[in-house]
Amino acid sequence: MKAHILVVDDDPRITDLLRRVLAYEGYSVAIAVSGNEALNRSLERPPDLVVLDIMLPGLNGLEVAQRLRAAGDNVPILMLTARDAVADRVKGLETGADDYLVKPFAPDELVARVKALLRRSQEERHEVLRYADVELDTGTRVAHRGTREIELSPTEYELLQLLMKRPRQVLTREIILDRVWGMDFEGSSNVMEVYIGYLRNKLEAEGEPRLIHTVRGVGYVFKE
Amino acid sequence: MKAHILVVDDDPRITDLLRRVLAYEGYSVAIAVSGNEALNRSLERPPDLVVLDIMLPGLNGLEVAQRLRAAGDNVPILMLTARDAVADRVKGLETGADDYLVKPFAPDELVARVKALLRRSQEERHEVLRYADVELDTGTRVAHRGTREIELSPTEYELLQLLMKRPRQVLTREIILDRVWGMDFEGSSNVMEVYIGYLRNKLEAEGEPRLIHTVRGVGYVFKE
DNA sequence: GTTCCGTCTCAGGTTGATCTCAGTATCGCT
DNA sequence: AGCGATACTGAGATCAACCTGAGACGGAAC
Repeated sequence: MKAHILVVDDDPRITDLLRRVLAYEGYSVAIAVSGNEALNRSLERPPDLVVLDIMLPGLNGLEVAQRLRAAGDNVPILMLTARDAVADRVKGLETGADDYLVKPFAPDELVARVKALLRRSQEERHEVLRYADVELDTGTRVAHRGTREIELSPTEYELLQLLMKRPRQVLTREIILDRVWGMDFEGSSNVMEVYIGYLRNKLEAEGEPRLIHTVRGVGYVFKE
Repeated sequence: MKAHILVVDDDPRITDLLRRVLAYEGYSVAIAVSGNEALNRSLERPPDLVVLDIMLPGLNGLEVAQRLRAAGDNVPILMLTARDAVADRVKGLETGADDYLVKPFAPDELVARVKALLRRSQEERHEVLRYADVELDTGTRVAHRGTREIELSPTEYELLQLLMKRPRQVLTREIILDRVWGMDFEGSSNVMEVYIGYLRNKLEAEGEPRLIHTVRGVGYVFKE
């Protein structure tokens, strides 16, 4: 649903500004203040885009970009560079950044670039999630169980994608509600249960074994 | 065959610099010092890329870009903007520029961007898109369904081309609005729906099966 | 000027996704 | 086994998304 953006900078003025601006645009935002923290957060919750300052304590921005790419991550990266550090910009683009912005920048411009990058990556990044005999193609948004094709509504798709991105791992109800419905509290609704039901119906329509398992009092897991 | 680049700027220092640098890289270079001259030269010899200053006597850069796009020309445009004219940059990207560079810039950087843009656009030219019993010739801009010839207005063409370039893949409304109409927000217009309707009418005029499918809440797909 | 064409807006109708609710089933515990 | 808490299910109401036809508007061609 809403894209997740990781902002990496050690200047609190920048991170505060970006958190506000990006949250206002409807993105969910994570902050890291060092290169190492950035890599960790990126593992915890893989972002859809990274805003990365070049000047960082410890591991610098170029190195972070390199590590991400080396690990096979092709998340779009927007680099922030100091004014006049032209050589850096060029190097940044070569190292795997997808765009850069010169500090100081106008929030409007950052937002425009972020949107453009997300659009581009959304177009190019069609991956196929697989587990057991289930496939989910993020390009066509169609699922398969064995050879059977399964059409999904937007919400069903979001939910299945979330579960399949972390197979064998239990996702709590709080996390699911937040990621799929953007609710940050557990209110008195049972939408999630209803949609789990929809997915189970579709995935087990021909009597196949259950893949979405309930973990009572906690959440759900996708596993055999 | 070396690419032809049109440089539009009224500052002789800039045009001289660019002529030298680009010629050194093996491009053929034309110069225009006003918006009107740019449009004329563009007719005389259609360039493979335009480097366009925003501040121009007479017709300004944004207007030139708009005219080119309105005439159906999708030549890549690299905008030059004065430092700090942030609003212009944003507007530039919205108006149909493909990239921009802030003055003053390093020649190396300009060359890098020019190369990137040319590479991108080269992948996109003169071909015949085919899917199922539909053909779209990007040279003549005419479509066929089976043996029936279908004429398309400029907007219809853009839309169909976008869909046919990625058959079976779901294109989000956001992406479509951006690529075809240059809107970077989802406003309260339903042009896109109207044009989807036009295309469907033309493609299914003789009762053929539907190829443009709606993906509710997401966008559209071109598939059987 | 008139006509034509392409584009876009608007309003009304239709469909399909989403959510709520109430009743039922299941689980884990004593 | 029996109980309370938790999860599932089916049916239907609600609401947003989408489609369509008619027409306004502007620019280009005649």
